[in-house]
Amino acid sequence: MNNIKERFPSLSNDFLTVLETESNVANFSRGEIIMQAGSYIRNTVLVLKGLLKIYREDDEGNEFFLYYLQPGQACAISMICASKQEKSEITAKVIEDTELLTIPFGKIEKWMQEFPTWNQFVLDTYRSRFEEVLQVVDSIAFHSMDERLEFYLKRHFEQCDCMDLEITHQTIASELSTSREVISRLLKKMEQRGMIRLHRNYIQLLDGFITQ
Amino acid sequence: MNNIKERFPSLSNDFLTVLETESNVANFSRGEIIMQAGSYIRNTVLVLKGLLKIYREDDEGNEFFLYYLQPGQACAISMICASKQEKSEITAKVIEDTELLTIPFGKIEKWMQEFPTWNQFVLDTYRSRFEEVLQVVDSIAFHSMDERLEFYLKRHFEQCDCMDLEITHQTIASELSTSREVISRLLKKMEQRGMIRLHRNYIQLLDGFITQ
DNA sequence: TGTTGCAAGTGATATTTGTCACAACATATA
DNA sequence: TATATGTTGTGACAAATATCACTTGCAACA
Repeated sequence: MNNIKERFPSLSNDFLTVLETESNVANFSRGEIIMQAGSYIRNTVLVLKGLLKIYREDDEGNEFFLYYLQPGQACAISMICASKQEKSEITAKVIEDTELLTIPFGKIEKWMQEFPTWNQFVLDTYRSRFEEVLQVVDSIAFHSMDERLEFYLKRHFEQCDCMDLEITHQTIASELSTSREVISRLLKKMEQRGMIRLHRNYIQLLDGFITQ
Repeated sequence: MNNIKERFPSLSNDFLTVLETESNVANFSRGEIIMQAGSYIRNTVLVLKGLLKIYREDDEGNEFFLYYLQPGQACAISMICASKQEKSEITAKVIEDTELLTIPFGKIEKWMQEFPTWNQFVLDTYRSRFEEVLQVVDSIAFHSMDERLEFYLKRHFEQCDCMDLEITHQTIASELSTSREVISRLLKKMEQRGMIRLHRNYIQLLDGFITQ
């Protein structure tokens, strides 16, 4: 409960009491998949601890990266799907061991009418994710792969707030929906420009990478 | 007022009374631009009559098509921008002479707490547009230009619910963020496959175009 | 130490998409 | 009818991206 309050400071005390009794805590470890594209979503999740990555998935199982989900955040898409009782077309992967609060279908709407702070939280969630997805649209609609790769790396480095990003070229390639060779070559160019240094299984951020 | 009620049947009568007194009606004719990327949005719009197209715009003025806005619908992105008092990065163009209801900034949230039907309407707007934008992401992330073009045409023919689509290759090209020549060639191929017939300034839908 | 399994580097080549130049055609208007 | 303007068709070529085949290198571990 203290944990919940800490992570979601905008929510009122009376709502937190209700939330605590009517939601469940679930734990997942690195590598697990929480929502699988194609399955029905019956719950919405709030993140208490850890880190998730949200993907859009197509019929062939390709996974296109949309955004990170951090503690204190909720998955907008799972809210939408849950409210419509529709099949999910997204996948959520656990990046760091994660503790989730799962909210059963139907509660979201009911609580919105009863608790203004929850109402505001849901709206903010929709809004911020909508904006983030629009930025993703910008990146694919208006930019070529080298710029998209920079945008991708920027988001990842910002997220981990560190100088080393543990990821393979193959993973980057599938999350940007291109091939490994293309990513390897573009990364090589970035290394030559002094933006990053390449290693096995991780990429090191150099000062040359202007994050503005 | 009768018009409003007709177009937005889900909204309660008491809310419609408030809406009528506190919003303004505005008329626009074909070709006009209602929201320009880069300018601040102070109003949210509900569509009473006509037809709008919503675009995402980049710094160079390229316009990437996101979705249509019909009578009975509201612009989700303008709601988001208005609520954050942020610059818009979208453009709205009038396709058919349009009558809009403009709602001043600040009212949206206030009314959400007072009127459940309005609350529901705003949520539904966010949800359906979010989903539509995710489909757009799918189309650019997972598909090549010929498939994207089919998806684009499908949406346009569904919208007008007719067999003739009045549009130039150049317009299609910029709305898909590619070049006119590419579109002309792909359209030619679709014509050869018996899906469409090409004319000056319009494209004719044939039965070969399976809209499923 | 040697083997194995990934990850990454790289050349060659195919395909897709973008760009340029210009011709052909339709439509409106003088 | 002649002219101007915008739309479409098309060849040639450039650039970006995709695919294939193979090498190199790193790291775990038998």
